[in-house]
Amino acid sequence: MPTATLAKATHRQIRRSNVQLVLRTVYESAPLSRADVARATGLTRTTVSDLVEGLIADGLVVEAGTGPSTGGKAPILLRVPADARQLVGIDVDRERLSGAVVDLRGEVQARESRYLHGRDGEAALRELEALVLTLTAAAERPLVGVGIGTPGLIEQPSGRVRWAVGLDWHDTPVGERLAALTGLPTIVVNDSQASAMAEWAFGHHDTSSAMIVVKVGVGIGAGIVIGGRVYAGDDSGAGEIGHTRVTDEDIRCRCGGTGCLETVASLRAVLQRAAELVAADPGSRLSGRPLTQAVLLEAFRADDPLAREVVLQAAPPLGRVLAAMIGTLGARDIVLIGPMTEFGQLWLNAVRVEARRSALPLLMERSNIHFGRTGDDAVALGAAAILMTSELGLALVA
Amino acid sequence: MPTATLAKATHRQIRRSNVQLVLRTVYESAPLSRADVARATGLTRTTVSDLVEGLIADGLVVEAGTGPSTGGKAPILLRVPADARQLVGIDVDRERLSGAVVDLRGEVQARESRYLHGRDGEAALRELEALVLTLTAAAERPLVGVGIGTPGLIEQPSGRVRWAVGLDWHDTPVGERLAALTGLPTIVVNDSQASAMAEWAFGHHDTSSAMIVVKVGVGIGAGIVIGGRVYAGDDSGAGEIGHTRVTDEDIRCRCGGTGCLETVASLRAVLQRAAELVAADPGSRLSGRPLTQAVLLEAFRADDPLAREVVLQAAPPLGRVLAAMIGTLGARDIVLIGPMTEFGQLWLNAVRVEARRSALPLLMERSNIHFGRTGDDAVALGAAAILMTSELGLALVA
DNA sequence: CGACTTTGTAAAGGGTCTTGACAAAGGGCG
DNA sequence: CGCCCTTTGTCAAGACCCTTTACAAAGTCG
Repeated sequence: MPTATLAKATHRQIRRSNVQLVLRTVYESAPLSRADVARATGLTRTTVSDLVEGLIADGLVVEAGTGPSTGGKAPILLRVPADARQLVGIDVDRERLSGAVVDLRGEVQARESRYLHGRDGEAALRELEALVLTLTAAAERPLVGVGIGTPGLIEQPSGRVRWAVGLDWHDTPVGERLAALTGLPTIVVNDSQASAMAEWAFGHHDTSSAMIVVKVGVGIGAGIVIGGRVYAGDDSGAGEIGHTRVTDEDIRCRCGGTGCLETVASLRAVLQRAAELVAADPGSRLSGRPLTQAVLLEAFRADDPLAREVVLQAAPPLGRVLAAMIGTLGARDIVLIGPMTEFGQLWLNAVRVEARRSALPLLMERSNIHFGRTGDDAVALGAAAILMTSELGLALVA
Repeated sequence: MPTATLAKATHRQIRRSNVQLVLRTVYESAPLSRADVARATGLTRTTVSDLVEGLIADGLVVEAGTGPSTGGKAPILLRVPADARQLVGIDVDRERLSGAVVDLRGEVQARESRYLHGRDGEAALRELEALVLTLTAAAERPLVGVGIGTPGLIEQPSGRVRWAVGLDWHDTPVGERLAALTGLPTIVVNDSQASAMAEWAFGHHDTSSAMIVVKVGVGIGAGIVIGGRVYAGDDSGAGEIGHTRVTDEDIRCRCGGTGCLETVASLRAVLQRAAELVAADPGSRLSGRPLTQAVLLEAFRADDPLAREVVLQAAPPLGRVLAAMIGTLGARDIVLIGPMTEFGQLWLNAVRVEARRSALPLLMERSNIHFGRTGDDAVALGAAAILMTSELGLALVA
């Protein structure tokens, strides 16, 4: 029988909810007065005063001078100091663990990283623990907690990594281990989800609708943000689009299947295909040197026909899968990130064209496929943003 | 800047939330005592007594004898009478409007329908109004409201139909019109969403995870239920998968595009393709008579090679799109409904096989593609179920 | 300067859940 | 059967939190 457990409602929850509401209002619209907050939230001035008192005691809100009078007593302006709290966000990559201490506006206060040098399993987890300890020690303000973005499928809310192939983590209790180590609230999320949240929070996109963030690099994965929250799906399985079959050609994929999106649209696929063509055509300007993305990119920008063909051939399958996602989710905003985006407008246009002819025109009209606007820290920042939403009820915004 | 409006929390909301919690507990687990409810919800016996008093006054809960003692005073058992309320659910189809009065368990108490005979636009809306009036008059218990399932994109929560091509509704205020007519709470939802909700509520599937219900008939559309609620997406655009491009063949679609899923996997496509092949092969047993689904189905069941080929050719593209949906949403449960399901296990297996090799093995392992288990009233019942969730906070269950 | 407006706070009030107590109603055992 | 124990359901008092009402403080405007 269908059941959905609902918790009882209690006074404490009213209070917590309203505290969060006030905090969020001040955070998002500062500076503003208690009376402003009351008007914005519908709460009474009395209640707002009471709630603000508590927030001031916690240091999450401060009084910052007075504003101009509008015909009466001048308002006392409130704001949330960016350094009222700090958060630790970490990007777990197969090569490197990179983390940061950030403030409540996502400004990086400290940075630290460690190379894994091939270590995986327990050794990698130990390295992660060491990095977390370093960063929590580096924090100069009370910490909200620790947010980890890692590849793999993750069990929520425990933060147990069910499977992360490159790290050789199988049913590894990353969340529990780190929480026990630091005693702080800890969340572990998929790196695609963290990237998606980073775009939502810092990308200055339209945040009113569902957003799909697709990372196209060595692999291809997506994160989905709906209403400011990451949609993870059952067992964090949402967004696993890299192994959607898109072609009947018999191209083997590392997942065991054939014809996966990754085998034709990823950076790995593009480089491989380019290498094949170069081998078949010794006269190419690309001959002779090892074919890295930098080399291919240079040729692509220099109008090299082979580079052009290879890169632009990789675009349509991606466009088609994006169209399927738009149809499935009814989303408006698609954000592309990852190394492949370096191929720029030409590649993007090829993706767009195929997407446009691959979905219901009525849906595509209002859709937007464009590049992301966050940088290298995206995963760490996104993990911190997710943590902030879950702990403080604040949607971290730039 | 990202904002997500949150309402203030107040005493009334606590009350409403807890009333719903108690009602739901009794509804789902009846018969049980006030003390049982207290244990199940975490509320105190005192509070439960108080809340139950109100529910009894409303007729939503009744005392039904006493249960066995477990060493103390015998408990007074509570339950929700199925006929405490009734709901009107209506299936708006291009051919026919069919509606029903159902009780709180989804049992049909009265049925009524009207053929449209080609009427559309305002005339169709008038017919719908007449049907709603007939059904509300037929109700013998207090009505919760009216739920409408209709094709088209629908604006929420107004219930304005932005576009329903077969009915020639453009920006038609169906919800407002019916609400004004009856004075009852009224919801208008997409028919795919209603079907999906019906499967969730009455299909006896696993309801713990996300469920995707795909209707394959003349057209192809999907509804998504997550956590007992329909996910509509921006502008109800979620589940519009019929016009996802799946083939490079230049098959024109009524949507204006080419190679849409509908052009190869729908019932319309199958019949058309069969007709073409029959025309090219006058010796076929299918020659001579008009090619309806019934005719094709008979041939298919009789192992006719042409029928087999045509039907089974239509399966793989659907399987591939299902795989893309599973990857996007991380869903476990896919339910297939609609006329094409009459082609049975052979067709289903062909769909499954292609889906399996078209998504990440790890995702497909736990996925389940199977047939729906609801009947002709699915849309009307589903619309009623959605209404019940939104009005009473009850997840209608069989 | 005085009337009016706006802000922020204080005291009283009201709704809702919880605590503590108890009567009612049953079983178990001498 | 009678007593004690358990369980149920209810009542009264209390605690929590928002709202109402009132008011002092601090500003503008004429």
